[in-house]
Amino acid sequence: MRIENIITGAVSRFFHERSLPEPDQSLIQLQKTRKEFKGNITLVVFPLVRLIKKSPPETAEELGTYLKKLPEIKDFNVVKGFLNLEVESSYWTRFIQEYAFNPDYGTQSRAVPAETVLVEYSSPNTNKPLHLGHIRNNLLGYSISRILEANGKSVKKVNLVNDRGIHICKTMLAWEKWGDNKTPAETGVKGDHFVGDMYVKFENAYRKEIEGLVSKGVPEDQARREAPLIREAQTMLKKWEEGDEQVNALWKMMNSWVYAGFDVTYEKLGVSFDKIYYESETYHTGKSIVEEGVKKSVLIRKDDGSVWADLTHRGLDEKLLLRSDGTSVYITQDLGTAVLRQKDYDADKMFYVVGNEQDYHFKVLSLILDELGYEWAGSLQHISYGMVELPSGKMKSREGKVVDADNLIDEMIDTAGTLSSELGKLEGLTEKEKKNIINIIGMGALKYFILKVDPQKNMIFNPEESIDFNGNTGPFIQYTHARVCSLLKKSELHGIKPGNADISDVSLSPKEVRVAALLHEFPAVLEEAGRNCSPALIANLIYELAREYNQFYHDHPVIKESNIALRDFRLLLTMLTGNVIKKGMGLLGIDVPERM
RNA sequence: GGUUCCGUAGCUCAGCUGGAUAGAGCAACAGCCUUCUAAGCUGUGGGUCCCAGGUUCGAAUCCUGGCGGAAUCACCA
Repeated sequence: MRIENIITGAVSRFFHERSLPEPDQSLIQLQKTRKEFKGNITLVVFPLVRLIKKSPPETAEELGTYLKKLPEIKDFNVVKGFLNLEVESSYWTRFIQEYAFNPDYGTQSRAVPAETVLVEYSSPNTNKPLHLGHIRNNLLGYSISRILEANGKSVKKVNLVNDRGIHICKTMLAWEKWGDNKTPAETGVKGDHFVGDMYVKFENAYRKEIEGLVSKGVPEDQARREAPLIREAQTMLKKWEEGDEQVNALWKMMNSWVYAGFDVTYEKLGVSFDKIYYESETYHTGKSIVEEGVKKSVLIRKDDGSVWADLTHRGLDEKLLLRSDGTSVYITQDLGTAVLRQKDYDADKMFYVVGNEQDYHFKVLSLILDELGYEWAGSLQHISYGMVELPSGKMKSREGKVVDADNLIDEMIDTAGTLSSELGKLEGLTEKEKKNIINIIGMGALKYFILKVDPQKNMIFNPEESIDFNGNTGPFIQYTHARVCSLLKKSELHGIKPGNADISDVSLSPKEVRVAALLHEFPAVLEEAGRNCSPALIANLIYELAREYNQFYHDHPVIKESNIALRDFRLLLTMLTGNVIKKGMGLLGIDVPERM
């Protein structure tokens, strides 16, 4: 039994035996003992004093005396209303022994039948390459999927590609006008960047047209609407919706370039999907759902032909679902996608990893689904995350103020390579092995940097200062793992096989206990990370573990320890630390090398 | 203007459903490699937890009101 449960149970018994009112579970508050005090687990007695009607120190003293009778409790001390408990070394050694050889320690095996959850993430537009903001989205989506799996869910990762609309037509038009019939293959430019360049060309030319009109005295918003280029793009969009063959062929060709580019970036990021949905396919479903809603009088068609959902009785406004010309808007497609997915997977929950700029959108989306009578409308959950900002403020693609995903990835790997050779860490390895490890380190630095931040918060990325490789970073944790591996390999060379000696009697140093206690926390943190959809919780725990382990490593010999039982315990502690680092980092989508 | 989110060290961030003297990393300075990987370890300095009230034995945490920042409220996506 876990120590928390042992203590909680004993506290209840304490009250029961004295015929006092038994405390509610929420009143028995356990927390980690702060470093400056002796002990491992602290019982906060303030909430209990009312039941026992004694002062906090008296209560703590009496409880301490009682709990000390437990075989798991070695000693206690009281500081004001805090009862600090020292857990017996044997509890920790038994715990370490039980899990040291289990690489899946902490994870839940999948229940039967497992709850099926859908996680949508990535959701790119096909008119420009991915940037730093998308990286956060992809890393969060992938990691959350892994975390939910580790909590026993059956997870389906899905992507929704925004492959239609006016912005796509802009790139097509630009290519027709200024693309010289070139392809990415001919120019050697990655497909998504190639198409993104076309988008920029369009926007620049369009802006010049607007400026020209404004200088002739046309009001700006009118100029925006009437510039010849935007007119042409709109004509093209209409042709596309009508199924014009030539436009369709161009659309398919340019999208295929983009997808080839995305695939490379996804591969580098190490993310993947079980299914990809395309808005060009799902918006039909969206439209017919809306038409049905009109028939059922859940939705309103106004005189000009536009269709609306009236959400005023829900405290929101009216929301447009179809334009007066019958074309669909963004939310229409999302309605269709949701219905299709529910049909495909019959999921218990549908998560959407989408930036917090769309908080309102998702509130409206599930309300409308509810209005339309889908009983699963409540199963949609928006996993909202904050924006990535530059020191100068928000990224703005129009001003070229973006951090390109591919560039950033390459730079991180370059830096990892330079650092590795400066430190002379990878000598004696083949080029292929070196490349692999450098790749793991560079990506680890990038991924950890982003995932360690609470998803809900906006975060700032400074390209000048770039990403560290020391301190609270991915490479620091990876390094700790490499150390662990090196140690275990050496012990094997010495013919040491831990697990045979009786380690139940070894007494542990405070540092050893602290490492063990962090390992002990892992399952609960994983569970909480799943509940909150927060990879950051795991990142924080793994970092703390690596830090404590490095301190332990610094002042405790392991292989060289002459006391066999103690040596074996330290090796088992090392093994479990390695397992948890590897498992935890894996949940963040980060690989750990065996040497670096 | 309405709504939502955020505000903690010079910088980037932790701080769980209220608990002890608010913690890490970076940056700065000073130490530790003949010994299991120095991408490590140790030490020093650095704080009005935006402000003001309230609830409580106890508030960075909860409530109210300000201030500051961001997002959103489109026949954009």
